[in-house]
Amino acid sequence: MPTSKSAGTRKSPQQDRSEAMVGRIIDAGSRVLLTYGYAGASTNRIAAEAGVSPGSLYYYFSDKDGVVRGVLDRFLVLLGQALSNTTARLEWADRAVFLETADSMMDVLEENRRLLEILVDEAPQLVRSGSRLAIEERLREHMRTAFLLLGTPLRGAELDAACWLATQLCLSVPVRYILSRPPISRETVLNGLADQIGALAGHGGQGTGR
Amino acid sequence: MPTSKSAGTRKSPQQDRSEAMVGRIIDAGSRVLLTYGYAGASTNRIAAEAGVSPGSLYYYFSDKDGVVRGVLDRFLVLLGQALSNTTARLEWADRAVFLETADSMMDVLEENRRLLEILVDEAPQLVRSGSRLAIEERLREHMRTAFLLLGTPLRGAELDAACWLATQLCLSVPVRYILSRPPISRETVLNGLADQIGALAGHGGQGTGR
Amino acid sequence: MPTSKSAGTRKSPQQDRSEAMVGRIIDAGSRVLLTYGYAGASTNRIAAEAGVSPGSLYYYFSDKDGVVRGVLDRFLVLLGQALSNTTARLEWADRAVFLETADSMMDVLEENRRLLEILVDEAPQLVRSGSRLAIEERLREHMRTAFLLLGTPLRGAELDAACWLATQLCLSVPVRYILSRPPISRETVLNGLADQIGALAGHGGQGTGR
Amino acid sequence: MPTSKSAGTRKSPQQDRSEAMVGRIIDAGSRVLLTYGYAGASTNRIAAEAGVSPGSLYYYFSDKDGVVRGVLDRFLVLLGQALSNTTARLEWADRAVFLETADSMMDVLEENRRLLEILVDEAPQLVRSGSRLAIEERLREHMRTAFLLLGTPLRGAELDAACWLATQLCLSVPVRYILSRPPISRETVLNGLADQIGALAGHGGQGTGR
DNA sequence: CATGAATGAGCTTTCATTCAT
DNA sequence: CATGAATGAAAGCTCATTCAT
Repeated sequence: MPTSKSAGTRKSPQQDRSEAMVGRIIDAGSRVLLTYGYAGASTNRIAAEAGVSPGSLYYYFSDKDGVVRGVLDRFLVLLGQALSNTTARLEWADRAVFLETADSMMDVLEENRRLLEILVDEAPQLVRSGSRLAIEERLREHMRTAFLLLGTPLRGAELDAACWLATQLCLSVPVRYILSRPPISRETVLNGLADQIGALAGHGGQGTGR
Repeated sequence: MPTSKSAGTRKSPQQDRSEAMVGRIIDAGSRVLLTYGYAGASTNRIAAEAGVSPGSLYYYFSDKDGVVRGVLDRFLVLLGQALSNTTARLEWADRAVFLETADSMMDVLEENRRLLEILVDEAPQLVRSGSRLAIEERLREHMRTAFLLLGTPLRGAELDAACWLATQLCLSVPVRYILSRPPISRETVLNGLADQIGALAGHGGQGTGR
Repeated sequence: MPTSKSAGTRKSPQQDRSEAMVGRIIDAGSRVLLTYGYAGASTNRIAAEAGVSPGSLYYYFSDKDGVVRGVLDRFLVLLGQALSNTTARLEWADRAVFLETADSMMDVLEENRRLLEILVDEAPQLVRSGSRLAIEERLREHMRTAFLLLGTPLRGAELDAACWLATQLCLSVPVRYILSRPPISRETVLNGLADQIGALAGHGGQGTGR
Repeated sequence: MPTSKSAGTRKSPQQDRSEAMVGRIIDAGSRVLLTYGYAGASTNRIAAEAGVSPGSLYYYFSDKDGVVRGVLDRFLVLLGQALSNTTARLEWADRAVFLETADSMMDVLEENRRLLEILVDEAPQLVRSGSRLAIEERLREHMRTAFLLLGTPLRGAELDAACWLATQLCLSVPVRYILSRPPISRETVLNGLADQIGALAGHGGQGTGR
């Protein structure tokens, strides 16, 4: 099963050429977004940048936002990999592992800072797309596992709430940190984040929380 | 201090008629945004809805986003009032006061949920506007005062970091909560938020933190 | 009350300039239709021919077909005038008057033969538009009056049917005659038409019918 | 004589498979026309509906209108059959036979009303196609025979004119009747038509004319 | 101040058609 | 024969903005 692209892609590429085309268009989309911003990223511009006809663009993508979603998805895949690189989710309960994971997520964000800025600031309705929700979901599962391993006393709705909060934290704070560049060291922020999550898990928390 | 309109308004309204015009246009802008979304909110449409000519609209606002910023600003004023209603910032150190304040902020967000959604999701580059930054700044000052009153051991950069984090929390989490409507009670979220801030202030946190 | 254009016109021209614009665009529309046919009559082409911006065209007409309808309407007005030029409808019962009227309608059709061909053959969904139906209606009223004057024995549904048939005849046959140019003299066709109508009115028919 | 396809078909189907392909495409064309109208009937859509590649479509048909002409032709064949079902053309002079024939033509039109509407209203330049002219020609021959049998006194140009008129009547009126659904019974219209034709043949007409 | 006609660049999208495989 | 990816010209239409009145 080929990597299934989220909605917006018309053909699941059946041939190598097709996959290459999709790749070229997404590449071009990235470049055009970076250069001209979301509003300036016209389909003709993207097609031209990809060295492809407008018709071809529409052969592979349902519409303009389909392409942008393609760009976003590829970016989210990188983020997802940063999540997966630590051996297994259970190890999240270990503060060091959490810090390392969060740090590599920050790396990904930082490396794509300008793109992130454009996607978040100029095309945010897309940022809520399926892939993004999938990552959020995955992150929440990590959280739940970690919380339980940490021996959290929370249960049921309270545990849900804590996981939801922790997930929002882990998604919002790093993005905001990268985008607004406050005069604070990344280390400090990450430690604060770990503390926060520990606190959410319950005072007795060791591991991430302490 | 006269109601200072933020960037986007061409003249400070010196005459009643002007103020009335600005008000009508912003009203119309709100309605059009709610009805047609950001993309569908053309200046012509807004002008028509306001019963005003496009030319007049451009007399009072520098450009389309000027109007949208006007709508946003008026909304932020409401939020700011929710912040101010508790007598003084120092009282924030009191958990009950914090909860009450945060609750009334949530009320404001909830009452304008659809508008919030449109502004955040479809016109986000504006959300970084001056007024938004002003609120963020104000919130951070509240935080610093509260932290000190709570006897936080943090100082200097560490204090800055904690305040920044806490501010991001207080801004992101409620908005996300209102917009994504997770199956969690508002009370639980607010309590979690208070706990978080307490944790940020330092282990010994009492007041908000407990 | 200004000449109310049928659906498709956006503004009932309130100023002389506006009326002039509408006229220029319809003129240009006619010319472009004649030159390029319906399919080739792009809005940009029409606007350019009118020496006007595309935006202006859309300021006065709701869409492309609005312009074509404008062209059609102006043509139908000519046809309608041919109908009205005979003093009054009652005189239709006189065969000579009928022949003269039908002849002048044929003149109008012949003078605009190419335009007629394009409208009928390439944009017929428009030809069914309101103005066309209005003419049909008017023609049917003429018919009814003439039939009664001719002392037709028909009544009720039968009279309706005869009028409908006669109207279809008077509309289809001349148009078909002009467009397909059969090797038959116009006089012969008109006489046949008159005979037909006489026959429809009933055997006893004098006047138009004999 | 093999079923001769009119212009639009590239090869006369020599093999079953070819004939099947042509049939499938025309079927699909009908369905797509009915569903999306002429403007919405793109070749890609028709090919997809037929389960065939666009390339194949162009192998069997010269262009888009070739397919539509195919649809039209198949429809005209049905009409032609309605004409032929009465044993021989000479019998047309018999009013009952004429009425029966016209009635079955009306049936065919009614059964395909929506398709007729689309073909006549949206793709009319095609209605002048060869097959249509062929039917018209055939009908005129029927008329001439019938007129002579009816003992018409007309000769030469006058006879031609009467036949032409009668043919236009028989083609326009039923189509208009079906499409505009006037509140008149079909029987009344058919009788009127027969009367008309009788009148055209000359007062002495018996048979159809009485 | 207020108007509203006029602009025109530029956008997204379609679709008949072709041709290498 | 059949495919389907690729094309690219062009179409209809919008809309922020201006300026003569």
